[in-house]
Amino acid sequence: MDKITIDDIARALGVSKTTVSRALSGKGRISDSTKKRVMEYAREHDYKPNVMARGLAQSRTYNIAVVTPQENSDVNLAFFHRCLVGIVSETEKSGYDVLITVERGNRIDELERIIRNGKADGVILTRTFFEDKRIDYLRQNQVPFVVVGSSQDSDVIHIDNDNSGGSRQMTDTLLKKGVKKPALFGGPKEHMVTTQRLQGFMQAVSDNGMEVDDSLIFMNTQGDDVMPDDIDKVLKAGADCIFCMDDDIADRALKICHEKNISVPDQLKLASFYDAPILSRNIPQISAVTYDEAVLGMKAGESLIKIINGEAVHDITVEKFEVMLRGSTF
Amino acid sequence: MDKITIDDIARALGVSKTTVSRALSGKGRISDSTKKRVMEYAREHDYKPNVMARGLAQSRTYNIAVVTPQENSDVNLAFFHRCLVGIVSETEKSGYDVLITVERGNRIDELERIIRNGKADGVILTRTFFEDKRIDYLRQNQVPFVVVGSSQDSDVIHIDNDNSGGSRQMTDTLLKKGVKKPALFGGPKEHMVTTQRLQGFMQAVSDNGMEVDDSLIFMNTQGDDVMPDDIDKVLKAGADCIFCMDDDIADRALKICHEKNISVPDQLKLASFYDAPILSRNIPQISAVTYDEAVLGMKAGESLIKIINGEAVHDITVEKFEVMLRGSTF
DNA sequence: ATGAAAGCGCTAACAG
DNA sequence: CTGTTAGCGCTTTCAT
Repeated sequence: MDKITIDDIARALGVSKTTVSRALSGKGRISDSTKKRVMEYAREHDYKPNVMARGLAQSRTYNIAVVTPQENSDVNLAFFHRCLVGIVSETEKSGYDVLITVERGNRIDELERIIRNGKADGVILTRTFFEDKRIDYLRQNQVPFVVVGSSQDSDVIHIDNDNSGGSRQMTDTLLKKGVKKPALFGGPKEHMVTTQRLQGFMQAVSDNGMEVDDSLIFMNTQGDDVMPDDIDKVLKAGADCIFCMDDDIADRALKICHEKNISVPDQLKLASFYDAPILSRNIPQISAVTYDEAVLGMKAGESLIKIINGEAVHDITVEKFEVMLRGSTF
Repeated sequence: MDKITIDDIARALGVSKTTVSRALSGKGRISDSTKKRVMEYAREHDYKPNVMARGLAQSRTYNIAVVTPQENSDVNLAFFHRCLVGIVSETEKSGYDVLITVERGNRIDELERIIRNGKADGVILTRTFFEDKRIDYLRQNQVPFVVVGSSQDSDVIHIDNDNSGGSRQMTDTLLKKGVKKPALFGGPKEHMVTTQRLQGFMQAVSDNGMEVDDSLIFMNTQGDDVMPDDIDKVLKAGADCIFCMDDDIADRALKICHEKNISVPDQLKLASFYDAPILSRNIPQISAVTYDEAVLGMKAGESLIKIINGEAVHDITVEKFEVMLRGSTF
């Protein structure tokens, strides 16, 4: 495990460092023969470039930074972790490693340290605040970055799930399977996802030639105290299915139904626009739209590296989701 | 945001690079006056050292690598994330950043890349395999590392929760609160934690002048199919409380009790030796021992940096836990 | 197509 | 106590 350097190779092969460097990096013209020789020698002797040296020379770190929230719900954790796995697997292909930093509120300290210290070439943000200081900072300092998920900022690169598409398809599927009068339990109005999921829902309803009863649309239900009352209203109005915007809302709705002795799915069906392990652990299991966050992470990593390399990129909506029909909607 | 270098400072102050370097690093003797001047100038001009350059010069990266499992249960995710937060907050104090890599089975590829590429000065492992190749690799290559949690390997540095202490105290508390005949639902026998929790349980029982009925101790209950039968046996034997070794087991036990219409805690109390959000979401909420994994992470980070700096360290058991008594044991 | 030489920014002997 | 001088290992003009 004696570290062999570019110089060793040069000497061993009787060429110059420059030649070796060129052969290895593929930049500049060299004869195929010497290139082959170099490559082979490098492989045989298991040559690994010294990242620090390369970094110093090209002022690159071959690291990207990913910011994770400090406090996190189970759902977000799972989301983040799957994303991370995608990011790592994609970026390591290009020789990049992932530096993790913990966000502490809407502040830029951690990020600033990493950037100013030159420890990363780009940043992936996985959750953004309303007026995100980090975005401002990154933009001002021309640091390459992408955002996973949606945010208000329109002129940053977003990599997101097809939230409206998934919600639309879930809604559509259930309407076609016989749901006559749907209700909707929504999330935080200020979140983009909420808007997107609402859109998808509305779209599906109108696609099926139906109309939505406004009184059956409840927003900001995450953590409110009135869900039990809302469910009563829903039933009284004759609705037969509640679409919940996320797993947490769906989980709570099911618990309340249990308490009220409302039979799911017989009296009322229940579906979630976002899946999570708790949903399939319930009795009955709750139908939900499943997204593949690893893909999200991969795309994010790919885009970021392109930006770092000066290529142009644009927003990506990952059109990969699956409508999982389970016991709660049979 | 023009990067200012050590050279700029030197020139501006009419001293040599070396002097500046010394003033900044605190190594070597310099007059307090020049040191002050340098420090002040550096602060005023917001000087940040170039990590690549420093790294190249001292062959240090000021990064540590943390390995996260690719597949992960909710529990492990939460554990890992809280640990990570601790690690980051501790190591950044010493100017270290955290590189994350994803483990894919008992392989060393990812780790090897990072180490061979010289991208990290040390490693924190958060889950170990039975005969862990990564441990072998790290040891062979003399890479500083610590393990969070317990493993079979005895001659590596472990940073772990006080699993036996927590279990002992939970058991003791409940015995003192009136539990007459405890049962135990254990986890995987090959895990160190299982042994440790068992020890704690046994200890508390004997501390209270009681004896354990062997027929009330069930091991390897994680994911078996016979838990319903076991619960019947427990009740028939007249036990009044089941101690579950982890959250998953406890959660399942509660669900089975529901199905069997066994009232918790009236007919049977239920407690877990390891806490997780699902436990307090249940009805009734399940009593459990809560550990502070952030502290675990902090200690791990601290120890690792000591090792990197050539200091001697030893295993640490973090004696911080809390017995959370909830509805399931009232 | 290849080589020589000059850095990238910092640290670390070795002198003074 | 401070400055001089070499590097660390790699990339990159600029020659040849």
